[in-house]
Parts: sequence; C-alpha cells; structure tokens
Amino acid sequence: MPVSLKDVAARAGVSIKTVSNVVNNYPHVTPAMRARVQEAIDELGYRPNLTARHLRKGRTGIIALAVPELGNPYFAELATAVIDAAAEHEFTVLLDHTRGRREQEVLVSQGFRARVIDGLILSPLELEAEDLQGRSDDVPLVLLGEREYDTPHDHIAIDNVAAARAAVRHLLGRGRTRIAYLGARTDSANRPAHLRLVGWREELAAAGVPAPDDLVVPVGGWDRDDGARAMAGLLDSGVRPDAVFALNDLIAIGAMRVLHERGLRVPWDVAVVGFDDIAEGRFGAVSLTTVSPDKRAIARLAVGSLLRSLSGRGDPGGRTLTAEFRLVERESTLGRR
Amino acid sequence: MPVSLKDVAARAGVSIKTVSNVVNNYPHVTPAMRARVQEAIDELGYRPNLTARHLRKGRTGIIALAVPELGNPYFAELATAVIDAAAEHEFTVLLDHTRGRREQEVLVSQGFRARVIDGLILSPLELEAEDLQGRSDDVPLVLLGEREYDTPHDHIAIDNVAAARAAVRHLLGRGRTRIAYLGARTDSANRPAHLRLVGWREELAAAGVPAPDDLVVPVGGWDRDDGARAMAGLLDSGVRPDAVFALNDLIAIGAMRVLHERGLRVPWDVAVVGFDDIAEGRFGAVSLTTVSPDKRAIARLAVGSLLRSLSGRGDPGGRTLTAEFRLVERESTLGRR
DNA sequence: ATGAAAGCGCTAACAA
DNA sequence: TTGTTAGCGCTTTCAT
Repeated sequence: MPVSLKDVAARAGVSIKTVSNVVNNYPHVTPAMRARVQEAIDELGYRPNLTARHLRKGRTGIIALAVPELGNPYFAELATAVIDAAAEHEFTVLLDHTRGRREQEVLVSQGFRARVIDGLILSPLELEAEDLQGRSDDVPLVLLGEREYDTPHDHIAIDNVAAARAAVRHLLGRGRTRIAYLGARTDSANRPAHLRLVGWREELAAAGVPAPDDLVVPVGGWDRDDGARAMAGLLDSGVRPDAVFALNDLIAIGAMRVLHERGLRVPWDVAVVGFDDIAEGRFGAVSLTTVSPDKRAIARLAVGSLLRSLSGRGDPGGRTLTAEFRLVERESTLGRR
Repeated sequence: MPVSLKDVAARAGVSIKTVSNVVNNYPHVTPAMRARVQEAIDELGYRPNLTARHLRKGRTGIIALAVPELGNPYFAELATAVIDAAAEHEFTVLLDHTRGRREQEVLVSQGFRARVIDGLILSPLELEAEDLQGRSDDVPLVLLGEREYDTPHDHIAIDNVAAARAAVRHLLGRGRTRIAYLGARTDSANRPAHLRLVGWREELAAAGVPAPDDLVVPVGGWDRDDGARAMAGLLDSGVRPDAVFALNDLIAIGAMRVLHERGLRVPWDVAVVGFDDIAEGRFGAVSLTTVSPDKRAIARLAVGSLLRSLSGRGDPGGRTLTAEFRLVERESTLGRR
C-alpha cells in the first residue's frame, strides 16, 4: 500500500535517484524535471519511509530523555524544555521514566528500553558509576543533575553548593538562625541531597551560626508527602526551627501544608525555601521562595552536548557543563506585600 | 564498529539465518548449536539493530503521544500512565506537545513531527474535524479528551456532562446556590469547555436553581494564572458566588489563590471544585475537591485501541470508549476536619 | 535443523 | 544533470 521511491520513479518515468534528488532538495536538478517528479509525488501521495532512511544513514533523529518521574513538575518542565531544544535541531524525544530505581536506570543507560535512539539524556538518582562501566558506547550519553560521576560522559548541572548557600544566606538575611534542612538521605554520601546539605553547612559556618544535627532532617523520597512526613516528624520531636530549606519544591510544599495544619504561619513563624522553581510554587496560598535552575539552559546544554558527540568531533567527554540559577524571593520568606 | 548478524555468523562458523534463529528464539535449533552461537554473540557483544528489524517488519515499536502541554500536571500524569501502558506491550512512547495550537495539532496528526511511529495518541484542543480529513491513514490515530469528532478514529473520554453534574450536585448538596462556572470559552461552541458547561446547566436546571449568565465566566487559557484572572475579574465586577466549579484543577487553584488574597475563606465563603485530580490539589493550604478521571484506564484504553488497529483486525474505528471518573471530596468543599 | 538468497526503502558512490 | 547499482542489517521464503 505505501508508496515508495520506486513507485514515484515509475510514474514520472525517471530513475529512483532523480526522485531521491528531488525529495532531498539536491540542487542540481532542472526545474522542469523537479516539477515533473513533484507532480508524481503529489499524485501518489508519496511520503519517505524514515526507517529506511535511518537504516541507511545510521541515525534515527530520536533522542531519549529518561527522568525519574514525570509526575514531578520539575521533570515535566525540564522535559518540555528538552523537547523544544531537540526540535530546534529537528530531533524528537522519546521519553522514559525510571521511578528513581537503580535497576531501571541501568536498563535505560544500557539502552534496553529503547534501542532506536541516537543519544540519551539521563537524570539519574540511584545509578552508580560502576553501572556505567559495562556500557557499550555506541549511543552517546549525557548525565543530568547533581551527582558527580567519574565517567567519560558530559554532565549538566548547576552549582548546587552555591545555590544552597544562596538560599541559606537569604534566610540568614531575614534574621533566621535555626534553619532546618529537609532532604538529607541516610543511605549514601553522594546522593543528590548531599551537595545541598554541604552548602547549608558551609553557609551556616561562614555566618558563625550553629548547625546542630537535629536540624538535618532525612526524607524518605522526593514528593510532597515525604516533605509533609518529615516536617511532622521534626515538629513532633519537639524541634522548633524558624526556617526550613528543602531539597526541592515538592518537599517544601508538603512541609508548608503541615506547618499550616499545625497553625504555624509562613513566613512569620517559619520561613520556607524550596528548590526547582516549579510553577506550583507561585500559586499556593503562600507563594514559595525557591532556587530557580535555568531549565532551558540545562536542556540546551544537554541537547548540544549530545549533538556534538553525534557529529563525533573527537569529543573528549567527561566535562561538567554548568547552568545558571537564581534565587526567586516570594512570600514564604518575605511575607505578603 | 557495530557488530552485525554477519559478524556473529562468521565467528560461529554458521549461517546468518542460524544466528537469527537463536536471537529470535526460534524453537527448532539444537541446544548445541544454540550454545555455540550464543557464545559468539556474547564474545562479540552483539546487539540487534532495531532499525533494520523495523524496516523489515514495517513496525517500529514506538507510539507517539501528543498533548497540549506537559507543564500541565494532568497531562504529565497521563503521559506517565501511557508510558506504563505502552511498556506492558513492549512499546515505547515518543512525546510531543502542541501548546494547544491548531497548526501544531494538524502537523502532529499528519505525522510531520515524528514519522517513525506505529501509532499516535493525540489530545487535541483546537483541532477541527476537517483537519483530520486530509490525513493519510497509514498511522492509526486515537483521540483523547472531551471533543467529539465525526471521524473514523477511536475516541477516549469520560462522560463529561455526568462528571460536571456530579460536581455541581455536590455543591448544591452543600447548600450552595450561586455556583459560578469558571472555564467558558467564547470562541466556539464545541470547545473542550462546552460539555462541562452543559453539565453545569443541566444540574442547576434539574434542581430548579437559577443559572444566570453572569455566573458563566470565560477563561483565556487553562493555567493557574488564567483562573486567577477570571476569578479576580468576576469579583471585580461585583458578582459574589458562593461556589466555583472550574474547568480544571489549575484554574481552580488560581481562583483559590485570588479568593485567599481577597480574604474570602474557602469553603466557608466560597466553595471550590476542580477537575482532573492532579496531585497538586491534595497539598495546598486548602485541599481541592475535584472530579478524578481514571487516568490509568484512559491510558490503557488508548494504547489498547491503537494496538488493535495495528493488528488490523478489520477495525471499524470511530468508537467512543469511556473511562470512569469519581468525585473526590476534600477541604475546598468540606472544610477542615 | 540449517543454509542461500531475496528484498524491505532508502542513500551514495560511481558512471554516463 | 541523471541513471545504475551496491548495500545498510535484518527477516523470511524456499531449499536442502
């Protein structure tokens, strides 16, 4: 049923090559010939078979983006930016999610979930450097996020320590001195939460403000209910912070919900700063102050890095590319105007 | 560099066909032969080239999902469900967004954005039935959402009129009689907002409650700020509803933010019901009562319909498949427990 | 049970 | 400027 180049060629009474030339806008075709072929194309409703083209050229025009969870607005917004950045280069994006599970991340990184891609952008949570060792390197990989891996793959991130320090500095500037960090992870040292905790510690130390352990609060996950549970646990244990710096906006939002339930007023009783700048943070009853990573820049850097590997300019790889961030100050630290 | 069947065949000293048989688990292969070939496969690190396989079989194993906006959590959550549903059948999902723009939707529906797909799930906003006429039918299409099209494509939806009626009935049951509808569209009769408006009207009529025009509020888009603007405009014009039924949760959340700013208490002064049941609605200062469409069912129905078209069982098409919904009652109508 | 060979639709040398 | 042909890697008759 589908119309192929051969059919068009037969119809126009020319060779396959000529039709191919027209389809690909090869310059050296006489206008008359071009018109004749085009007519046949239109009459037959010919559309090139991209699978065949891809087999021939060894490229598919598809890159994959694998994030932990699309339900996390940060990743949804990031995915939007990646789709746009890819579209600028006429690439489409295959989306996958790993649920933040290591075995899923390994599968994705080794291309077992989607094996028709030119490149992969992976935002890992639990993946270990060793998981990347066994990787066959035919598909270029770019890593996203906070984790540092000593591997020959480019890595896109913001300066997490500096960002966390900016957040804590802002809270100190508002007169807060008992600033809880919501987002510690007990299981491993270099998990995503780590660098932000380092920033929290460094900034407090620089200001000469104590950083007692009971203000470092572990969370079980990255979602609103994890933040709510952590906040409730903290308050139940009798600790009373005057500010909270959360690993991400979702955790901050969960924490704010609990503060609200307990009758604590944000920011007067407890100020809150999040991380990610998701749209949701702008429209709560109390809008959320947050660290805003430049998601479009992250997307552009990731796609750019991938395309560079694809064009294979003797890419060294292993670079860390840094995107900007800024602190967006809203009601959860400033109060209502 | 990549290893092909031929390489493996040479290594194992057998024919290509035999290797292919092993790779595809063809039953009639002697164990000895299978072991020998497998050894060569492992040694060479052979991985099948899916592009070639696809060219041969005419299938790619990829379906596309095109939604208006991934930044809308409803669509992000739906996308998650579709990816999972597709994965169950070993399909991967190419994600695209249309920004709700008709020309983008037309492009996507005609396969111009991604032409290597076996099927397409499209959630249209502005697309018109006529846009689907010129479609070459080689790629099966399933439509999602409220719009009804008289076309030979399956359509997945919930009963929007019944859902809207349930929402309004709930508000009436809470003693509300001036229920504003936030989400009318002025531009066209059969836009997405229409059926829910019909439900609003029907339920009010059934209860003998007046439905004055000034309670039907147009919105400019589908996002939080559109809801905020609409709510502010309504209040500024002096209209004072005792409840709001919003086209979707984002609009409801924007409206609640404005009510909060104006010192109106939800639900005591104004009760609010949304539509979509996005996770965000559960964690605001006032949790949101909402109509919850069964997203997993929608995803399963859509993928199922596509696969049925693919296996080409003389599919008639043009059916409307209906998923369930339920009303989730929360603080924005019940108050705080 | 295994092998030989054709061909999916396309692009790119090379030839004319 | 246009045509001929090989071949991308795989599956699949058809032989053996």
